[in-house]
Amino acid sequence: MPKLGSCNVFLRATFGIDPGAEIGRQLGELATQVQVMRGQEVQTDPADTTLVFLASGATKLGAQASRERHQIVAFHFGGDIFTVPAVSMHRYMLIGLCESTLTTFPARQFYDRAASNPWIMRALLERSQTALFRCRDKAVNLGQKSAGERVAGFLLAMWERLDASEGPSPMIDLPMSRGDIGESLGLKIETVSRQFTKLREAGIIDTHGRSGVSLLDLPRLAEQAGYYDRNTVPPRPEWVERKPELVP
Amino acid sequence: MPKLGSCNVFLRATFGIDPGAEIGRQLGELATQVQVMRGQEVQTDPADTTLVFLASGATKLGAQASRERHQIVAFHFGGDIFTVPAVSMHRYMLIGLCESTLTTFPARQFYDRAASNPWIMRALLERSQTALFRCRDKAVNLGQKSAGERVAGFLLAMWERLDASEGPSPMIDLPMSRGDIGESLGLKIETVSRQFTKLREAGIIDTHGRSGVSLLDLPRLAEQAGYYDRNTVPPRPEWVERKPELVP
DNA sequence: GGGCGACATTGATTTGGGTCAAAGACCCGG
DNA sequence: CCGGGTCTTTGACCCAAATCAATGTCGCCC
Repeated sequence: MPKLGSCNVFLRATFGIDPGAEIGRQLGELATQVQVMRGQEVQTDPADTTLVFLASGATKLGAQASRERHQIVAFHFGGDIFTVPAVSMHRYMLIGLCESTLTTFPARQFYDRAASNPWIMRALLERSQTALFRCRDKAVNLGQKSAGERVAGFLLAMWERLDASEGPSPMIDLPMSRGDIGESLGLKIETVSRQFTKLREAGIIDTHGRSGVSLLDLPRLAEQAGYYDRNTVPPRPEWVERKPELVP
Repeated sequence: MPKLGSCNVFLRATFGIDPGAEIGRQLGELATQVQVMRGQEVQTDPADTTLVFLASGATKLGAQASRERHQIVAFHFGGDIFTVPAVSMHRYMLIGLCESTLTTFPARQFYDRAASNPWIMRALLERSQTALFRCRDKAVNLGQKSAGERVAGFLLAMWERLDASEGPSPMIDLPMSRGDIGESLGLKIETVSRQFTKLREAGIIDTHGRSGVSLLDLPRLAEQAGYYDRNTVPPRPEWVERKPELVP
C-alpha cells in the first residue's frame, strides 16, 4: 500500500495508532496524499470541512473577503493538524509557503470512523482548541493593537513556532513574504516594512536578506508587542462590577 | 442531589446522557452552578481552561489587551457550549450581558472522564470547530473590513443567532451595549453609533430605544456587509498559481 | 556572473476612524 | 410623573495607517 506512506507517519506519530490495525486501515482509506510547491493551492472539498495533517513544510490558510482583500487566518508548520472550513461566508484557501507534504481527510467521515477511539478524539479536540486559542489571540491583535505591536507580536510568535538558532540573539528564517505578514496582521505591505525598519533602527532586530531576522533584544521586542502584564496591570473596574453568586 | 439540577439538563440535552448513569454522575461531580447578573464576571480557573454550558441568558467573552483595551472575542447565548482559556498572553473574562444561568467544568478533568464516551467527545469537537469557525470569521472582519461592513455584518450575525420576530422586516433585541459592539468589532463606540445612524438614514434599519433594531432591508444590509460572493467574484490570480500534484 | 522580475523599502499625500467635547435620549427609581 | 445617571448621538478636529509613487535590492535562472 504505497499510498499510505506518509499517512502511516500521521497516524503513528499523532495518535500512537498502528496503521496495520483495523482503525488505521479504515482511516488510511480516507487519506489523500498531496504535495505542493510554493504558491500552490491545496484542493479541498468546498462542501465539507477538510482535516489536514502537514507532514513537512509550511502553509498559509487564507480567507477571501472580496476580490482584492485576503486575510490569512493561520500559518501552519510541519507536524501541525488543522481543518480547512467548507465554503461559507468566505472562501478559504490553503496554500504552500514552500514545498510541503500533507495528508488530507474528509473531516466528517474521519470523525465517524475515529469516534470509537478516545485517543484520536482527544487529540483532535486539543488541536482544535489550540487553533481556537491562536485565533482568539489574533482577534485581539487585529482588533486592539497598533501596527508596531502587531509586527512585534508576530515576530515573537514566529520565534516560538519556528526553529530558532539558540543564543542570546536567536535568528529565525521567515518562510512568508512581507505581503503574507501584512495579510496576516491586517496591515498593508508598506506598513509592515516600515515597522521592520523601525525595529531595526531601534536595535531590537536585524534583517538578513528577505527572510532572515535576528532578534537582538527579546525583552524589548516583547515590550513593543504590548502584551498585557497581569502582574502590573489590574483589570478595568467596570469589567468586574460585582462578584457572582454560586447557586446553592 | 439538588446541585445537579441544571447539570442534568446540560448532560441530557447536549449529549443525550442519562445523568443517573455512571458517566453522568462522574461528570456531575465536576459541575459548578453559577448565576450572574448583568455586568458580573463568571469566576474561572486562571490555571486551566474552563468548559462552560450557558443554560440561559447571554454572556460576552473578553480579552484584556492592556489597561484600557479590551477585545470581545465572542458572544454566547442560551444553549451555547464553549471554553474560557486559562490566563496566557491575555487575560480572558466571561461576563453576563443579562441575568444568566450557567454550569462550569474544569476542562481537563471533564475530558479525562468523558474520553470513553464517543458521543460527548464528538459533540465537544463539533462545538469547538464552530467556535473556531466564528473566530476565523471575526479575524477576517477585523483584519479586512471597514467600519460600515463590520456593523452590517454584526447585525446579520445577531439576526441569525438571536430570536428575531418573523416577517419581511424582522426585529431583534440586542442584549449588548454600543460599547460592547465596539469592543467586539474593534471600533470605538462613536464609530458604531455613526454607522447605525448611516444605516438608519439609508432606510436599511430602524432603531427602537437602546436595544431594538428593525432590519428593514435584509438584502441591502447583506450588501453593506460586503461578503465575498463566490458566484460573481473569482479568486485573485496570484493566490492560485498552479495546481498541486497528487502524490501517486 | 549578469540581467531580469518579483519583492522590499522609502517618501509624499490622503483618509477612515479615533479623540475630544458637548448635547440629547432612554430608563429606572422615587 | 419627574429627576438624575448612564448610555447614545452628533460635531469638530487629529492622527495612524492606507494609498500613491518611485527607487532600491534580492535571488533565481540563463
